[in-house]
Amino acid sequence: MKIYSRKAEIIFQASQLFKEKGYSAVTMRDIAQEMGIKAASLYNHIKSKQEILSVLILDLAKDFTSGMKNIEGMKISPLQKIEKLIELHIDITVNQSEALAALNNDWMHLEEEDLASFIKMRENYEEHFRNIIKEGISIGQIQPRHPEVILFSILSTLRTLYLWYQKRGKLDVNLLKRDMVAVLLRGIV
Amino acid sequence: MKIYSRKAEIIFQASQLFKEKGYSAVTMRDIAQEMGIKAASLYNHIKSKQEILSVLILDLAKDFTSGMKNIEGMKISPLQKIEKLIELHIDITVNQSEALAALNNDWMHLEEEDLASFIKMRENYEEHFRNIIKEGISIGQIQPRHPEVILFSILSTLRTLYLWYQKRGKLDVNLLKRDMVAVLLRGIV
DNA sequence: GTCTATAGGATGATAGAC
DNA sequence: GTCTATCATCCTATAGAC
Repeated sequence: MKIYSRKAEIIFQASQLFKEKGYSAVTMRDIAQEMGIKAASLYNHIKSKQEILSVLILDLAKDFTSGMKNIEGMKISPLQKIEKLIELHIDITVNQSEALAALNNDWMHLEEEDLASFIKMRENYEEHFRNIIKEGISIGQIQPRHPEVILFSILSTLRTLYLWYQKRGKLDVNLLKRDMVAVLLRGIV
Repeated sequence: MKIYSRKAEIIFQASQLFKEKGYSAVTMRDIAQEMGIKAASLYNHIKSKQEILSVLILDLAKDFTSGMKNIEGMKISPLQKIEKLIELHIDITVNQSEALAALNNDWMHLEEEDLASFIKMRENYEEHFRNIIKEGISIGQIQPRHPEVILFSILSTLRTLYLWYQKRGKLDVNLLKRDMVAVLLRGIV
């Protein structure tokens, strides 16, 4: 990834550390060391440690929100929408796995309006996903299981994909999409 | 849950806080406040903050290890073993969701031998799970997809079940087992 | 844009009284 | 078994020199 500003570089380095140890266990000194400067110098580019977390999580949450809006507007079946959503998650995992780790594990360390804003976006995302599943069930395209179990099962796999993709990084993305869609939608039996 | 010693009570209260904010963000003063005592008093019962994390994670890891060993010894098909494993995870989620959160999110904060011991147990568990999947594929009981994708898909759902079960806690455990097995094994289509 | 110096407070843990 | 007092260290962040 090309980094255009010193601020972006700091946020990128911080995200790598957050992914490894979590937001609370990473200090400004850790981040500074990764940048090759002193901790105090970071504050010429960012306002606070909190700001790093905010940018990482909220920017990514907006990507998911706009991705969902985009897919919902398509003239395709519920099942095809779910396929598109799986692909959306895989693309984001491949390109932004560090930010994804922060979004998954450190969102509770956001403060005030940022926290409220994130929770709202997440609830909204899940609500739209749930509705697509329900519609699929109602037209007989999806098995009549508890919609919540289906939603959770798919989302939990997609949300933690970043943990796994780094280890098996060699796997081709298109192959991954195909097999992941197959396993999540058609099962393994 | 009945708590038999002051030490166990401390570990239990700590686990609740770790689940909410993560190990690094929880202070000894936080734990003490939950117990209604001062931080210094905790040290009459435990050696260190690290000890709490060790007990939580390693005890639970041993439960998974012995559960796997137990299931592997059964004279049933690979698919039936996977069903048993899903049920094992659900039972542990229902009874020990706080320790499960620590195991999932804070294992990297273990130190020295504890960390090495945990990683070894986790690798061993995954290896056994992977072999069951491979055996199922080889006898044609499981679809011939990438075993790693199947393993990851099932495990990621089961590992994060604790995040979801608390919200939908009213759901009957046996109903959950039935629907979860169906969704994970037979898919949704 | 980076540095040194430091403020101001939190942190894990210990010592010793009760 | 709990307390108060405290240590030594670490933390985020600021001020001001270069």
